[in-house]
Order: sequence, then structure tokens, then C-alpha cells
Amino acid sequence: MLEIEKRRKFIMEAVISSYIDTAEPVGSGTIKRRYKISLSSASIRNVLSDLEREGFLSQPHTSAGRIPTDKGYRYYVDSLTRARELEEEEREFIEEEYNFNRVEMEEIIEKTSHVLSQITEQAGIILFPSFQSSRFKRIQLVLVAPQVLLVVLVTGAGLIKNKLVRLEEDINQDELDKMARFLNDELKNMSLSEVRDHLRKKIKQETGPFFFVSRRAAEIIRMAIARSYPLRISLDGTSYILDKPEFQNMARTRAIIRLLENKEAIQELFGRDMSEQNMKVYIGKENKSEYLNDCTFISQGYCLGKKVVGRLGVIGPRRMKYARVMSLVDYISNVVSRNLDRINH
Amino acid sequence: MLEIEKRRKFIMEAVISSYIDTAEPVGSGTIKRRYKISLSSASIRNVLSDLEREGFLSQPHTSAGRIPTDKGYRYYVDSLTRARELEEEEREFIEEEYNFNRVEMEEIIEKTSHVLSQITEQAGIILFPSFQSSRFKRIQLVLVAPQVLLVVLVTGAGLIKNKLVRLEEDINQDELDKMARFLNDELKNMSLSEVRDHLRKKIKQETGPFFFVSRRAAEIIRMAIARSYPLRISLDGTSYILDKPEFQNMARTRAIIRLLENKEAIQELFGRDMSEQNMKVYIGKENKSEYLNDCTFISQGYCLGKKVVGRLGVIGPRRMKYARVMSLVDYISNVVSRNLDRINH
DNA sequence: ATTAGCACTCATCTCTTGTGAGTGCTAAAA
DNA sequence: TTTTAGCACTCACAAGAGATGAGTGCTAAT
Repeated sequence: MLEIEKRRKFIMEAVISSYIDTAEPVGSGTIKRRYKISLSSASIRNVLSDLEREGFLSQPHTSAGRIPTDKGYRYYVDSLTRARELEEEEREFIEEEYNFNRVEMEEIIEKTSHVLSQITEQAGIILFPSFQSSRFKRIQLVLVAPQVLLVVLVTGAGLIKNKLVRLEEDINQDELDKMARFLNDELKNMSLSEVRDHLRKKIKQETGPFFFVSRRAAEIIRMAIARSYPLRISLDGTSYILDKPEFQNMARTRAIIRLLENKEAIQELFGRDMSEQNMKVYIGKENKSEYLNDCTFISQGYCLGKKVVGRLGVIGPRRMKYARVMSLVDYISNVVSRNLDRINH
Repeated sequence: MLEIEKRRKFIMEAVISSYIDTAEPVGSGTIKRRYKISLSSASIRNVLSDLEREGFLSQPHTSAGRIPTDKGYRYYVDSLTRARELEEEEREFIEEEYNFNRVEMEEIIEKTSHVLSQITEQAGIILFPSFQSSRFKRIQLVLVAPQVLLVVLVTGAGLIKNKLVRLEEDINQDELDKMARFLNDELKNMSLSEVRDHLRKKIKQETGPFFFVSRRAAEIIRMAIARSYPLRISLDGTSYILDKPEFQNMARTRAIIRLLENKEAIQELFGRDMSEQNMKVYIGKENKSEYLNDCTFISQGYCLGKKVVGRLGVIGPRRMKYARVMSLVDYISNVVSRNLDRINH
């Protein structure tokens, strides 16, 4: 009873790992040969047939071997013991890649999609940090040209965002200083999304002595926040997709590549919720886009300070080395978090 | 004598335009049929045979029709009268796309690669502006956090670039103001590349009273300029490449897509020289990368003020509607220039 | 100078056939 | 009762054989 359960598991894993290696359907003979199992191929066939009936495996056609279904991969992934250690080389490669003079957040992010794709040989994706939930700390308003204002925003995690705002009318630095004082006082410790809501109300209500100043200020900062973070994504290694034998079919592959050119679609894949840091693994039809029905998408959040500010991940064929790729995604997300912290001390 | 020259030209153009339409080798019969020429197919064959001998056409195999060679396309492109007017719709589409609230240069640039690819149905590429040849106008140094300095650089074309610099040691705003005054005086009207050279020297020579201040300042501004413009490129519509019948061969196509993932390689394609605004058309082997041997790359400079600051273009199969695409690239580069000017008044 | 005519080439399509890896089922062996 | 040997069957895929047809170059007649 326990014996038979063990056998099922062994055979299931044999099919998956063989298929991951070769991309060829796996038959009873192959299993016997490659995994020197002490069972006849006929017995293996019985088990395979059971596994197929239960939906873990399927046959491309009657006289072919078995390949794993989404459910099969899901079972495999869920039963993985997470603890796969990275190779020394892998860790070194990653650390080495980040070992440059990092001063800009942008550089770290762009480097990351490259590293993800290089080391996993799949498409690597990272969403730029979103700061909607960061806390407002301080604002500085600098007039850099007659009607051009530079808004410097310092947030809780120590991150600094700056943004040019073009004004309709002249304004002088004194007025700006007043505005800045007002805003620093008013908005202290709000999250940026709260700031936005707050300012929306203020713009309508304000009637006090600061009316004019605060109204202008509110408008300015709203412009700065609102357009400060257009959806930005870094993507690399799309071409790896074309290497895999399962993507020799142009039509489908084209659809995947087209999907990856669409930022909104990519964001959709990651899901709206940025608060979770957990690794997510979407296999085949579990994905949020039907174009990825033949792909697996693995993602994880990365942090700035203690806040999850974005997600990163890889897209590849369902047939991938899950243990390895999952460990890599996890490791890299930690490296990114660490490096982001470093530039914001 | 003149008659025969005319015939050659007619047939040459017939082959090209037919091949551009269908992607199929063009035979004497097809030409007679589609272009209702008052010549027998045998006579057409004679001309075709001449054109092949002279290197304008080639045959995929003995019993096939002719396809244009690079030299053939080159002849065709050179003999194009540039004046192809855009359709009303095309113009409208483009203008409409740029009709959003443009405040950031980034948005305009990213929009452009999208527009290029959408309307030409090919890969659209644009290099972000390079400001090495812009004139230094004014610098502003703002301390935004204990060791974090914001350098705001205003250049001649009215363009403003800002950059965070992290310092090793504390410094106060008074010192920064001194530095800024010094630099504004010292660097007035230099081009940014001159600024860089100048500062390199200064850092070694300076012994005057400003020694300490200017040295620090020079280092800071060099950091700001040097890393201010990492090679940045916007690319869209790579997936269009996969549509074309000539790119059904995975291996080659993959190489092209991989090339397009490499920023340095793309810059190489455009060439180092950013000063020319002229349209450049590279056909097949004329390209600077062998991966583009089967592609045509059309590019043109765009301006900020009167300076050419970057280039944009499209990559597609050699078989493309040259007159149309060339006009579009030209038109879009003007639209970009105009829009960039607008945000810098 | 042009063209009809003809023999020739060669990619591409269709059809056939053979091969082999795989299956499920059954009956014998353990 | 479980396992396995044996066997008939399936079906993708490869190789080979024609047939087709769009194209050619050359030659001799117009």
C-alpha cells in the first residue's frame, strides 16, 4: 500500500525529469532503461496508465510515450523540497554581475533582467519599483528655469525620486520654499497613495490663508507623483524562447513574444497585488494569459527596506528545471533587495 | 538605345515590386501577366538574364524566377523619387499617437518606437538623446540628504538633466553654492564633451585658492555627466519580424532577435556618428552586422533645437515598401523633433 | 529584334511503404 | 494477487517514387 504509492511517485518523477531533459515523450522502456528500475516495462505501463487516468500525464498520440500535464508539473513542483542549494559558480556569477558601481536604481533593475535571463536561459522580467505604498518623508522644490520646477521627493525607505514639472505661470523660489514647508508639514508620514487622495480632497476644500499656495503645491506634487511612475518594465532574453524545441511553432511563439512587448499584459501576468513577497509559480493554463498556456512563469517580490516594491521573474517552457530556477529566482530577488538597500543606505 | 534602357528599368521595377508584394521569385510569365507588357516572355527572359549577369537579380535555383539582390534593391532605392506623400490616415494616426500629455522626454521616445513599429509593421528602434554635444548652460547643486547630492544640469537646447550623486563625505549647502558658482563661470558654453575633457585636466592641474572646492566639484560633475547617459534604447515590434515569410527559419531569426536585445550591437548598427541627420538605408550586407544580412535597416536623425541628438529607425526584411517606409521614418523623425522642442519650449 | 517552340531543371506535392517506439490486453509465471 | 512475457495493434515519421508545373536557356523561324 505504501509501497505502491512510492512507486507511483518514483515513476511520476522519472517521467518529468526525463521529459525535462529531452523534451521527448517518455515510454515505459525509456524509464526502465534510464532509471534501472526493478520492474518490467509492463508493470511500469500499468502505473503510467493509472497516472494518465488521474490526469497527471497525457499522450500526444496513442503510440507515443507520456508527457506531464499541468497537473503533473503542479504535483512535481508542490512536492519539491525547496532547499536546493545553488552551485558556488551560480552564486559567484550573480554576485559578480552586480559588482559594478551602482549609483542608480535603474541600473540595478536593468541588470537584473539580464542576470535572470542569462543564468536561467529563459526570458527574465522585472517590474520597476512602485512606490505607491512608500511613506512621504520630505519634499524639495527647486526652480531650475523660469517655468520649470524640479520636485525632489524623499520617501521613507530613503529612496529619492525627482521629477521635472513645467508650470503655466511664473513663480519664484520664495513661494516655492513656502510651499515646500507647507507640504512637508501636511504630508509627513503618509503613504504616497494616501498623499494622492489627501491632495485630491485638499484641492477642492482648501479655503484658509494658504489657499493659493497650497492649491498650487498640491497640483504640483500630484503631477509629480502621478506621472512619476509610468509602468516600467525591464525585459531580457526573449530570444531564449526561440531556442526551445517546443517553440519551433512560429505562430504560437510569435504570440508569446508579442505578449512580452506589451507592458500592461506583463503587469497583468504578475497580478495587481504587489504586497506579497511569496514566490508564485504559474504552470501552463494557470497563467493569466492564454498565450502562456505552454509556459511556466515563476515570480517573486523584491524589497526596498522592508516593503515589497516590485516583482521579478522568468518565463520559460513548462519543461524547466524547477528546483534550480526557483532557487535562482529566490536568490536573485534577495540580491536585488540587498543592492537596492545599499544605494539608499 | 534609350528604348532598351527604359525596358530594363521597367522590368527591374516589375521584379522588385512583384517580389515585395508576394515574397515569391518572379518569372518572365508572371511579369507579362501582372504588368501587361507588350513583349513576349522570351524577350523578358533575355532582359532578366542580362540583369542577372550584371548582379541586380539572382535565382534561388535554376528553375525558379528571379529575386532582387542587394545591388538590385540598392538601384531601386536610389532611383526612387523621394516625394512619396503620406496618406492622410497615416499622418493622422501618427499625430494622434503623440497627442497625449507629454511632459517627459522619456515618454516621447518610448512612444516613438511604438509608433514606428505599428505603422511600418516592422521593428521600431530609437536611441535616447545623447547630449555630449549640447552646450553647458547652468548647473545647480542641491543637497537632498546628508550625503546625497542632486545635480541639475541645464543645457543649451533648454534640456534639463538631473542626476543623483552619492558622496563619500559630508558637505553643506554653502559649499555647494560656491562650487556651483565656480562651475557656472568656468564651463559656460562648452559642449558637454568639452566639459568632460576640461574637467579631466582641471582635476590634475588646479592649485589655486579654489583648489579643494573645484576639485570636488569637477569630480561631481564628471560623475553626473559620465554616468548620466548610459546607452538607452527603446525598441518595439520585434515580433513583427516573425510574421514575414522570409523569417520562418528559426535559427536566423533567433540571431536577429538576439541582436536586438543587445544595446551595444544596436548602437553599432546606427554608427557612432550622431551629427548627421540624413536618412541612411542599409540593405542586406550593407548592414554593420552580419545578422542583418537579410534585413534592411532604415534610420534617420532627430533633433532637439537645431542639434541632432539621436537617431531612430526600423528594421525589416529587405523586401519592404521602401517609398512608404522611408517617408514614414522621415515624417516621424520630424514629429519627434517637434515634440521634443515643445517640452523644452 | 522578337518570339514560338522545345528540351531541360528542380522544388514541391502526393502517395506508398517500411520502420520503430510505443501502447493495451491477456494469459502464464511467481 | 501481483508481476511479467508475449502479442497484436497504432501511428508519427522517414524515405522513396512519381507527377506536376513554373520556370529556365537556346535555337530557329518570323
